[in-house]
Amino acid sequence: MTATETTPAQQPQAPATSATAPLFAGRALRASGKVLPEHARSHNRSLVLQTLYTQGAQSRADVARETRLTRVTVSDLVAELIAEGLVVELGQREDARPGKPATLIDVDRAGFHVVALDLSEHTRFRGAVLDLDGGIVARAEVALDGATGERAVELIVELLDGLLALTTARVLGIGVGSPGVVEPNGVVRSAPNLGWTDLPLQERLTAAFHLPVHVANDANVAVLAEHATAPGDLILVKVGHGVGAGLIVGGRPVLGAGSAAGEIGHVVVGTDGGPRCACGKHGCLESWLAVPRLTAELERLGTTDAAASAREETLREAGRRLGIVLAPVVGALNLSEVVLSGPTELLDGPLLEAAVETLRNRTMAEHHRDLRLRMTAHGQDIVLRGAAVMVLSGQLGVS
Amino acid sequence: MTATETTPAQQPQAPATSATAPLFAGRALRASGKVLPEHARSHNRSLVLQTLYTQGAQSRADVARETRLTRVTVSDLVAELIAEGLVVELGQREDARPGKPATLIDVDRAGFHVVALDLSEHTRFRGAVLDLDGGIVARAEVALDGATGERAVELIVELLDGLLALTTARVLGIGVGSPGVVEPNGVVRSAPNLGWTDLPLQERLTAAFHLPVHVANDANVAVLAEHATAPGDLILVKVGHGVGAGLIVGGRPVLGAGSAAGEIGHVVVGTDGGPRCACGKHGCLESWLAVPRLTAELERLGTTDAAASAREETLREAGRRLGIVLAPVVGALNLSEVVLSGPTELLDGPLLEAAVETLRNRTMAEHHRDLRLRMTAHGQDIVLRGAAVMVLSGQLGVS
DNA sequence: TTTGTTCGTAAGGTTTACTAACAAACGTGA
DNA sequence: TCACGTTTGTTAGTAAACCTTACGAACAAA
Repeated sequence: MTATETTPAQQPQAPATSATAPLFAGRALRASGKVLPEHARSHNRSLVLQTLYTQGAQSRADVARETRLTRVTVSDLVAELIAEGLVVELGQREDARPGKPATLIDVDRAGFHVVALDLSEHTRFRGAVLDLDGGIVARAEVALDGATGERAVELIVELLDGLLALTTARVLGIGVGSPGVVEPNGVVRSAPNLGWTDLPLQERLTAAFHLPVHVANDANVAVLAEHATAPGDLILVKVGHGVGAGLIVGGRPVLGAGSAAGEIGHVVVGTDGGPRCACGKHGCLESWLAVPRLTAELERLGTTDAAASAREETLREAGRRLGIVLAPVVGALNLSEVVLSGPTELLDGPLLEAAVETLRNRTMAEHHRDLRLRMTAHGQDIVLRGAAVMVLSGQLGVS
Repeated sequence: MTATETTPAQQPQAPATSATAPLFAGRALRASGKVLPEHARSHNRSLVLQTLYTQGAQSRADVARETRLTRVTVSDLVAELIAEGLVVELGQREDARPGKPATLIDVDRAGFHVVALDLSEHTRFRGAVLDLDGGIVARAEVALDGATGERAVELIVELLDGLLALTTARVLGIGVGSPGVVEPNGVVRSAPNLGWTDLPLQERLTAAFHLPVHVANDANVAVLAEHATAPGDLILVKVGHGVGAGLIVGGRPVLGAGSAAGEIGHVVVGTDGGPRCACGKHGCLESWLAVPRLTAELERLGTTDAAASAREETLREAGRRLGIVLAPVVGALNLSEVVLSGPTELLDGPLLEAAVETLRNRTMAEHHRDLRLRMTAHGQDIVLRGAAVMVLSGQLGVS
């Protein structure tokens, strides 16, 4: 031990300290409550459902192999699920194999509908009936006409009445993507555009329709749709009248200490000022990137060929600003995927290209080789799809 | 339904789409493997240990009330823990209460030591023996003298030999905070300063000492210490020769897609250039904030009274740059706590003040009313403490 | 001394998922 | 054609886990 200097007791400048009380008194070791065998069963029940849902029709033995549960246990769980009507038998497997022919089972995909609402647009509330695979069965919408407060809630109830009338199967639940800050219990703490403050929307709708209701912020809902089709940590940036984001970190949605995660619209970009924002600050992300600002700017420049490069530069600049704000987030969380949602004609082109370039130039390339920045594949329906995922996850998945 | 427009089938521009394959085929519903009753028991076992650890000596009945398990179950679990030597009986409770006097039990705090290493300094490896409460029992260190690669590993082994000789109780495990990118399995993928690439440090040390070994990035380890004393989501920024960060989101450490979460040292700050960084870019956070750069700048300005305001401005500017980088992260994650670790004489003063101010000016105040930015209370020992937490959590906690 | 309280343990029951064994149903090959 | 192997799904029994119920021990207060 030539190079080692041990200082067991005597060391003047850095004495050995002894804590009197437990130093790590916080939640270093996370206590998440007791677990009973019945909780284990409900977990395994969900596991079977998930396997069927994601992998499609298959035999009990297939599920057993996939989940590593035994055939006996799977049979038992499936019997329970069939009794509840969540799973159905589809008859015998067609293909010719040795051994007893398998009885195919699957989630009763035709037996359930989900109702989803997107409250994030400024002029209307959109809604849809979806099947369990995320396919949109029917749509409905209602014009806002400036309605706020209680009148807006009434419109939601009317819209849901109409949608529920369009369902042709049992309704698994109602999912709502709302603007503003929404607490985990479905209370809209603050949605300025709708004039809502501490509105218990989930409770209200549950009381009105006697169905499971899930309410969350629109961007936080949208990221669920994206995560459902592309697993892995990601941030979804939703560009509309405002700019919001939803994050999945460690496989879980991020809510934040004040349920305000993803509220990046009013983060200031760069150190060179910028347009004045409605919030009073200069150079907020929204003041660069929000749709009204971009369309107004493009309109100002005109549609002539001569102004084409100026229009493109406007979009590139917005993209650069987005990249500047995202760089610290992508770096700190080591995200592998950034997804944009909003008007394709504005976002998908120079704006997206500039954002990628900026993001790469401002982070350490070595750590983000496989970083992808792309448009969502869900288009305008991303919030509706995400709301459906939220209901599916809440009603069928591991809570 | 006056204002509601339902469009069940006919809607030209936005037809009802029907997904052919399960749309949500990803991991929307997270499948985390089957759960057996024995897993439930090990969970409850940890729950009892956690309760004892955080709340101190108490009776079995106290633990039962706290955990909501029955006295019978707690007795059973405690018997198992006593047999394993993790828990000890301390005799009867002193105070006078009606009923049968309680037998106090507690984690065997005097019976275990943890060995921790901090490899993040440039000139030396530091190590310590800690008791279960995080108190430092003994210290040791070894000078690096420019050692890299295999020689650096040898120094670690020598240091651990010395530390293990100083332990006077059973050793629960070894925790190591290493610079660079460390994968979850304890492989150091890249640590340029030490010349390490894909070094299986955890495996090497386990083989050498036959003890549980946990290895993680130094900043990611440090944030564990902070989280242990202050629950809630937080980011810890560690300022030293470089700048790194560790994050706790949703109560869990963030690792990132490439295990490189927290690597914010080379994120570019602002839109006005900045000092040239070793990585080639201009205006990286490190080029503003790293200790060598700050001390060099302060030295250049001199120690005269006349230069006092210039020195302060240097620190304020560094603080502002930190605030600029943190604003999008704090906004996106809605963090309530930012903690700084590093030389107090540099960080705790104008730098920290400027960072708070900048952070507040660049985010939406409404969402961050209770945002706190402060120095760590762990001082220089934060990585050692965090490494101990990592071992405690891994060996005693819910995995 | 009596009464009520609290602690820890013992006994028995329920739930859970496991292993072992088996019948049914099918292809394969002699 | 028929024995054989394979696969499926079920039945029966076992081990583990936590529960409820009950009880003796030990104490304070009346």
